[in-house]
Amino acid sequence: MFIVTKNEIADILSEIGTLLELKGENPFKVRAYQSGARALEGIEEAELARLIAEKQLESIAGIGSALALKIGELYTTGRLEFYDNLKASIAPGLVELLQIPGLGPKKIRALHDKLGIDSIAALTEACQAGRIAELDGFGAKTQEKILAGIKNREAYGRRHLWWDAWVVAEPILAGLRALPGVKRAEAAGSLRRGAETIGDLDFIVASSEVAQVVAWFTTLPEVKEITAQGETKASVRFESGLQADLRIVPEEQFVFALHHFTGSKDHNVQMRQRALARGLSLSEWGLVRSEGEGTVKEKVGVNPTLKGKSASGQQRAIDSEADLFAALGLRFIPPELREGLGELEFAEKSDLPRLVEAADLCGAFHNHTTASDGSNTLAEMTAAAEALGWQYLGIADHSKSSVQAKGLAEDRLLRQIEEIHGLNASKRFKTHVFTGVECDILPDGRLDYDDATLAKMDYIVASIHSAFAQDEATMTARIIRAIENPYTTMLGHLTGRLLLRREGYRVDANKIIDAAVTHGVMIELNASPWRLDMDWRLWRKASERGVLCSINPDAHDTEGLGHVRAGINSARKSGMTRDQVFNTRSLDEVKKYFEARVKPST
DNA sequence: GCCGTTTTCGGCCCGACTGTTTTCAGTCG
Repeated sequence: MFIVTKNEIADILSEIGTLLELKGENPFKVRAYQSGARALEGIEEAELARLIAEKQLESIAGIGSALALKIGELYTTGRLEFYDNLKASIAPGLVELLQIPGLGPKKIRALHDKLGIDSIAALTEACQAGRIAELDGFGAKTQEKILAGIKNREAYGRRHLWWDAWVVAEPILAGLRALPGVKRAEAAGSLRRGAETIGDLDFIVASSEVAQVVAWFTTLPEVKEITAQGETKASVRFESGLQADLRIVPEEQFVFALHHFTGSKDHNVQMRQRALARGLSLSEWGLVRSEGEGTVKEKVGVNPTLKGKSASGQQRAIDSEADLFAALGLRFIPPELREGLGELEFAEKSDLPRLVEAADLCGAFHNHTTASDGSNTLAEMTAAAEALGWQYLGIADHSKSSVQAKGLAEDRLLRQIEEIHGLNASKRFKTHVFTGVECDILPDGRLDYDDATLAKMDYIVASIHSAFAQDEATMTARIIRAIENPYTTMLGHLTGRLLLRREGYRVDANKIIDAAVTHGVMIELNASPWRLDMDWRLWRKASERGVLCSINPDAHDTEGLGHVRAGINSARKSGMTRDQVFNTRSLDEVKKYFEARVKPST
């Protein structure tokens, strides 16, 4: 029996790191706990059990004897004395103070030791009484900043959907590129990595006209506040609370800065370690030789003025990220894969697979019309799909049980099928329309129509829209029953999560992936920017096991079809290739697939 | 606390910016 799960142990290790930081412990010890937590997250639950049983925990990079003992204690007893004692020694309110911008462990400790502050409430009071400004190392500005930080904590701490951030970032990027003197400009950070949510925007610009670029950036109409402005960088905050950082570098440093600020942090740590192992040192400034003490650092293919000066003379100039990776013996790693999840090992051994691209998509299957809760008609949706160059469009309106979404009863569904057949026959559009339905999975796992009705459709997307509160075992069994239904073509949004708004319902994803493999049912990657469900972290294993992915926009209007772009991000993060995505197939291939599948032998 | 084909001790990424200082500490990324 599991007393404590792997993720719970990882969370505790990470929390220990934070607590040690607040105690003023050695920062490297702090980092050791945090990287130990990440290392644990990267292994399987069963693998952890085996390693503990065989006392092999220390074989994991980042886990040494001390962490192995603590993990073992947590796993077998469910408790950790060290953690309990540590927690008891620190005022619980101090942790939340870390969320306030400008407050780090040192300042928090000073506030606690000198003024007894142990909560945001106490800190607010002290600021208002003017007591913070009087402290050594603090001043009026700090006090003001803390108060503003507390007031705006909600908005400042908020993350943003990738899509929302992209809509803001894209025109800024275009504007930066159009400025005179700007040689190159890119958005970096989690936006470039295609993460499902974004903390803030990062722009990297190669230019010698620093002042002009900074002036343009800080006077954008949507800027509410300039939070920093210096020789090489500026930070602003928009009305929405979204923050954007701009960094301006000389052209020869652009690649290094872009790579550095694209991250992720874990990826960068691994890249630096790899550089060090090769006698090089990598930073946002360049790749330099580090041949031990006493030697003069020598630039490696960075600065044109130093080119050819290297002792070996074999270094090439680095002016693309591909060159940078090559200098460390790696193939180019697409930004989406840079999460520190083994991509370096992969890029060292073999060609990384060509990841799926938006241009590979020939259509999509989960789309709504005015027949249920969409806001565009069948013809309007088809015209939009044609404008995207899609060979086909799948219409999947809601089924009858989704009353709130005007779900289609059998007669309306049959009329819609007729309408679609008529539209196809009319040759009005080049895009072929498939007849589908987003069929509710009822609380007991049955589908929302009888077999005779289901048999009339080209395909079925089976989704959960009710009884979200079922426990994990019930929910998992319910979904598996739907997967076992021979009419089910693909499973819709696995967890029903709404990013930043609602947690998904609890399911055992591994069991569902198993069932999908067994029954040859596809799983949807719902590309709606606030869903991105099934999560990319689960997709790598699912794809390896042969589960076909359908990247579905879940469009409720013509613009929603474009959301496949967000789904492509997640697919690429999981390492998905074109072959693993169903809707990269041609119209003929899809027709054949449906014909072979849609009529179960009776 | 982790790690090691130069190391079992002494490293561990480090520079920009801010606000406090009057030469620098703390935070941030």
